[in-house]
Amino acid sequence: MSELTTRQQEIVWSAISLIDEKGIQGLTIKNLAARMKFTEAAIYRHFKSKGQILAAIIDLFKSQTQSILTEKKQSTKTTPELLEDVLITYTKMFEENPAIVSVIFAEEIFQNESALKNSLMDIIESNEKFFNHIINQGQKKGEIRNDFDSMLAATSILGTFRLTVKKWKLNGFKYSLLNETKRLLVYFRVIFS
Amino acid sequence: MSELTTRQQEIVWSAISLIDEKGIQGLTIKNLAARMKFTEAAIYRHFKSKGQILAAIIDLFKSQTQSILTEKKQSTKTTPELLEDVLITYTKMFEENPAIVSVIFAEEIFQNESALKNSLMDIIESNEKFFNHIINQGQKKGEIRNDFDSMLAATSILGTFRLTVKKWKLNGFKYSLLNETKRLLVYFRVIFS
Amino acid sequence: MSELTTRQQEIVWSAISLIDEKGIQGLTIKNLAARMKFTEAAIYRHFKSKGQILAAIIDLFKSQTQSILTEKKQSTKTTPELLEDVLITYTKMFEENPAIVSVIFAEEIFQNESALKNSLMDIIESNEKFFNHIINQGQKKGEIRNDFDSMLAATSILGTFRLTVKKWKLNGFKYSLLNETKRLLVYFRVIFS
Amino acid sequence: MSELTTRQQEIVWSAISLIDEKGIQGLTIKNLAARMKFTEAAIYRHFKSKGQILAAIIDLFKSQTQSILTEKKQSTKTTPELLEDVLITYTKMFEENPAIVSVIFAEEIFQNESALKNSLMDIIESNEKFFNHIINQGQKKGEIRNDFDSMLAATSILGTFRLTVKKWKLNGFKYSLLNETKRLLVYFRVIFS
DNA sequence: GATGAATGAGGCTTCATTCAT
DNA sequence: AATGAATGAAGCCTCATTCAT
Repeated sequence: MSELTTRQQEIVWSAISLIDEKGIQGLTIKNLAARMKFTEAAIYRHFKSKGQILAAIIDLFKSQTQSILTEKKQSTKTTPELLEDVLITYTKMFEENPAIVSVIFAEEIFQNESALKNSLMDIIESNEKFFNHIINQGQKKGEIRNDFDSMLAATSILGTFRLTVKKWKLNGFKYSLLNETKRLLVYFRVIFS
Repeated sequence: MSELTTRQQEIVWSAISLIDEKGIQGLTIKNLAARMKFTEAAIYRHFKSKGQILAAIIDLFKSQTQSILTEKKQSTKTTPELLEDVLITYTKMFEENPAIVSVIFAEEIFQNESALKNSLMDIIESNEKFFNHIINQGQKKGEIRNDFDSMLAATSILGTFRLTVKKWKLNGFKYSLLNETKRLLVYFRVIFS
Repeated sequence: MSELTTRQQEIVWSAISLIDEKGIQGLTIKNLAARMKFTEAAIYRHFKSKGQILAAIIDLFKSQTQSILTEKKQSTKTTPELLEDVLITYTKMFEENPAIVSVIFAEEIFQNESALKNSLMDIIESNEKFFNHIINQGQKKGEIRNDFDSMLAATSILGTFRLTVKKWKLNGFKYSLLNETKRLLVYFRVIFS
Repeated sequence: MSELTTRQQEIVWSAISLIDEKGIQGLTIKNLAARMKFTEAAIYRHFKSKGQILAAIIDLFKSQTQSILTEKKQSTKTTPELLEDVLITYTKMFEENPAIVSVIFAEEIFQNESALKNSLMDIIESNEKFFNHIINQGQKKGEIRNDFDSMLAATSILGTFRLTVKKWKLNGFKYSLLNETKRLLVYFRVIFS
């Protein structure tokens, strides 16, 4: 939550790209220092420990998610438009910075540190709640069918989107994620109406 | 692919539970030996390297998946029943052995070793193809609506199931996964008809 | 000194070729067992310890040297002919079994075990004494010049021959050692007359 | 080739003395760290790997040899004097630092690492070429007899010197190497004139 | 004679971290 | 802010050897 210095931000992003490239096992202070082009000891000027770097990574994602959701919540769009809006926003974020994907959808990476695992769970929950909320609203407004549980639909949207993004990553970002997301949105529009 | 000795199987399952408990970083030869109650060196009588243990883990899941899918493929049930059958089978497998979940849905863990990552991708693909196949059949038989792409539906089923299972795990297996899966199946039955 | 069984001889020769190929560090029980196509434990049926295998290697060379020298000592040839005879005999031995070279001229290999180091020194000394003897005889008989110390000449012959053989080995046995030895003999014949 | 820091030099010399005392098998990171009175891990601040320590050892000898030969090459002495000068220089070097002997004449030690073995071969060759050169010059100037191949004489000088030094070492440096070298020089002076 | 399983010591190397400068 | 040197723990793995079968 606390503000990061420029240097700290650089370190956090280096850490993210390191995880992206080499997995969590590749995130070592040595690798990090090499990428930052300074000494291992210097890292400790900026973060008290490796754990705090991990925490900063999660924090970054948490606040990014929060700010996106907070903004969208105030929208006056119809349910399908709003769903579209959110998923496209995430999609663009991932396309701009694919390294994020390797961390944000990989709860297993943080198995060790339960505080971090909880934070990632919070992110999942925030998204689910948001989707639940808009689908529920849509059902009330009659914009989408109301013969199913909105919470299950929320899980379905998030789960499907996650797998779509993960496949994109596992395939080496070869194709456009935006296209996939759009196809997905068409699918949900059909399914939900 | 090769058959495992009893000892090798014990080691593989110890490794899985270790990953489950402490994450991939907790899977060390030292931890593994301690859990097996013998020496680190003894591990190497049974596996040539740590990498081969990881490979054996993946292999296990791959062949389990394959044998489930092969069996179900010969079923003569209706599409919704078949879908139900498969997901329930997986659910029971996870409930019997929750540790599996920590590995089978965690592609990031194997970022390093691309052969293993590919194997996990194969598992995803096998499942997707299977779901695609049965939905497609269902659409042809008129058992489920056919105004959407069956492949997207397959991704949706798998993605939703994965997230459901992962949430179950992140919540410490507190509640019954079987119940969740059943609710999910009801949801899909509604959605698809 | 003790007689070796057939199996023991096989092991000794495998050990020699292992040292030849990979250096003393390559002589491990595991490697040895692999080469013999049986188990590590099986080695211990035939030798009580690795040290005894090394001892057997040295013993082999020692007795080979001794038997060659003993035989030649009874010769009635002239000094130059006798010198020629001995060096050619060694040369043929090395050409038939180049692996020997890697061990017999490499005292450093046995730095650890001083008993073995002493044995190798004995081999050097036996040869030197033999050469000293025949040169001395030759000088007395007037077959070779007598204005130098025969012991120094002996060291010179042995040292020059050793380096010649070692160069042959370091060059990968590419050329004929026999030719080199013959050129050497011509050189000594000129020098000594 | 690159310059060594003071610490690196200390480590290199510790390594040489370790090989001298216990053979190549005694050169372990643990032993080296103990001798340096610091941690094993600390070694890795100064050398990236054990291999680089070995390489530094060879490099040291290579450049020492080169600088000796380069200096002597510019001498205007007569052939016998020059030969004497070089061998005495080497002798003093060995007497000052007997540990060198255990490494510089022990090509077998580096059987594994062919780059290092080649470097040692280069040292042999440099010396041989140098001896060949001065003998050849001597023969042209009429300072030494010219009825033999100068290259064979070079091998003979080097081989004899090597064996003399090695015997000195095998005998535990009990006697004066300088005396032996001087006797050798007398021998060669007689032989070559 | 030979195997399979195991051990304890030790191999090289990397880890996160600290501290004096 | 940053470096260089160091540490102790731990990483993976191989060593020679033993023992029950």
